[in-house]
Amino acid sequence: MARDPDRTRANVLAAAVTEFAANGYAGARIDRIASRAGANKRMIYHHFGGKQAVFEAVLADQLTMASATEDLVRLWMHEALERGDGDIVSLAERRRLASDQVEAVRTAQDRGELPANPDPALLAVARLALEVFPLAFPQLVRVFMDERATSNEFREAWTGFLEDWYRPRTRARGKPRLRLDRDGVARAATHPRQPTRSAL
Amino acid sequence: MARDPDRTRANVLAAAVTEFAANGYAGARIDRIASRAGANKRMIYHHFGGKQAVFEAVLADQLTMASATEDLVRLWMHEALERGDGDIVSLAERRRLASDQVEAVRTAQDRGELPANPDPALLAVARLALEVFPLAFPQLVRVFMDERATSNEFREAWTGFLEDWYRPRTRARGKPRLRLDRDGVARAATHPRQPTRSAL
DNA sequence: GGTCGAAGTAACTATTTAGTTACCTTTCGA
DNA sequence: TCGAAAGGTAACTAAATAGTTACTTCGACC
Repeated sequence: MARDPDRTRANVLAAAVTEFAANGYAGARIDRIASRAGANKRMIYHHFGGKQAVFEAVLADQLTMASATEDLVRLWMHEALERGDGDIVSLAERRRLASDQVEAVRTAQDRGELPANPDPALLAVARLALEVFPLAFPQLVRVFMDERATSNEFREAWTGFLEDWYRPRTRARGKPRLRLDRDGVARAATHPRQPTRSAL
Repeated sequence: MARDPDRTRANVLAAAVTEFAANGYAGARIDRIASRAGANKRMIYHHFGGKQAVFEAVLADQLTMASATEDLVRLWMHEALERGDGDIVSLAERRRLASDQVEAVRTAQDRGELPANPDPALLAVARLALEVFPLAFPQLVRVFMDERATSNEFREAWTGFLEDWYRPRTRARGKPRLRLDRDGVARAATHPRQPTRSAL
């Protein structure tokens, strides 16, 4: 079969994503990555250098993805557990994605689709938190809900709850902007589209 | 030195909490647990049976703790990564703690300290999500904020943001309850105490 | 006070696993 | 076409590590 180093590299990377997402750094096995990639273990060292370097490459490759898949959330968890908040991979690119999201929140606020008061960055973090939590801690959801976090019932209830909760409320402090309830209610009835969320 | 099996067991358990919280299941080392506990490795097998059993004991011991420490959040993460939402340790006890929290949310809603509309269980989950997220994903906070999630600046901004956001708003759909802005503002000024939150 | 089971120790083993060595093969430019 | 560099393979090594074996010491109960 014809040689294709790029493809080998890509295969290894894809296999490594799965392996690290499933098992974390310590639990991941170079041999498993190799066999899943249909490659030789030696090639991993050839193309990447070592286990640590593969992990690094996986993080750099995945953490900037465009939507929060389950694998991505698991990688975030492993990243947090193994590296904390120091030495963040691909920081610049992730910052860019984050600021896009913050910007999206800001415009949604301007359009009255999200509460106007809070700092948009904090609001963006909160949205991410609420989006990610059931994926990250399904067992806690299950403790509360009698429902698996993956069930359609829960997902619908959760998104419904969030849509309600994201609805703009009247200004809570500072000089009150006099927008009456009725106003908010009217807007609420339109089911405002939420800005699409992307990951980082 | 006098023998004290209970103390040995307790020492091992305490050391195991630290070790598993820090390293996860795959990364944890029985030898490290033993030496940190000032015990012999053999004793771990004697008292617990094996690595898996120690992990189990750690989960059962810690997951029901009364407040969300960093170690506890890390254990939750490892629990989620390694066991998903099946086979939940100490489910009954954790359900009890969860329903306490839901109950607390419900009474806070009745007292007008939290939005009255949403399902209290979902609101409790949301509160937990918002509380846990910065501990669980400090790196994501840092991508958004230029601030470490552990910094006082962020913590203050975050709690302030949450207090604002938890404030009851007017009913968003259904027959609107006609409570005017001015009303909400007045209440907001009192800085309602949030029910203390406990972990599970 | 003796004895039996539980608590404890140290050294060992079998296995797993990251990383390497030695070798072969393909590709491609001169 | 020749040769060198990069792609690829299989078998090996050294270290780490969960779990065990064989043994000693303590202490509770009769």
